[in-house]
Amino acid sequence: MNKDQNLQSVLEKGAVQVAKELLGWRLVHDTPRGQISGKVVETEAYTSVDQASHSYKWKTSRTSVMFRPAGFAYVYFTYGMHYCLNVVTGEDGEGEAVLFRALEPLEGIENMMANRHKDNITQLTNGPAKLFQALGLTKDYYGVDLRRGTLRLEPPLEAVGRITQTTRIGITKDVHRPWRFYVTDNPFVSKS
DNA sequence: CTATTGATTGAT
DNA sequence: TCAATCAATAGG
Repeated sequence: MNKDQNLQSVLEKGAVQVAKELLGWRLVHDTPRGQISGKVVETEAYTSVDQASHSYKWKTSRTSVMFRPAGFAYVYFTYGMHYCLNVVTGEDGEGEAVLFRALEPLEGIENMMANRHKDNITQLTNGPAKLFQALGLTKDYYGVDLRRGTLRLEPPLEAVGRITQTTRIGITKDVHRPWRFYVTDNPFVSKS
């Protein structure tokens, strides 16, 4: 196995580096209706020194899992109606995570369409709350181990193309930090 | 306790 | 451009 394909060694790096290296990995969800999976094509990094992060300055009941060891899922509810999925990174207690912002659908596309109530493939997973819904996830996935289990990360099937690094979307603090990464020209990257 | 905000989305 | 919709957080 390629050293870069060892999930544990990837996740234990700093969130910004992890955000970049997770591009091309696959999010796989085993559901009663079959396997749903997608290739990670867009991510953002959040750290405890970052004012845009939920872990900024201190730990709360909402963010407690962000201070656990790398590999756990941080699920949060926002805007009164949406859930988003992150993976905890860095060392135990750091309070870092990487937000999954977009996927390229691979398996279970019919299930994704049913979950999203959409039949346009480009509208299934091109946003953090969209991919959460498409994968059939719920708030109960808060704190699960993404290294093993029904929801997990699996190594890339092929080399990732060019990567674009830019500023993050949808935040109002620390907007200058270039902590968003996406696969250049991939049609499933969120635009907004 | 009350008020404001927000790592979004979809419709206008 | 803006409403939907509510938990977490800030403020009194």
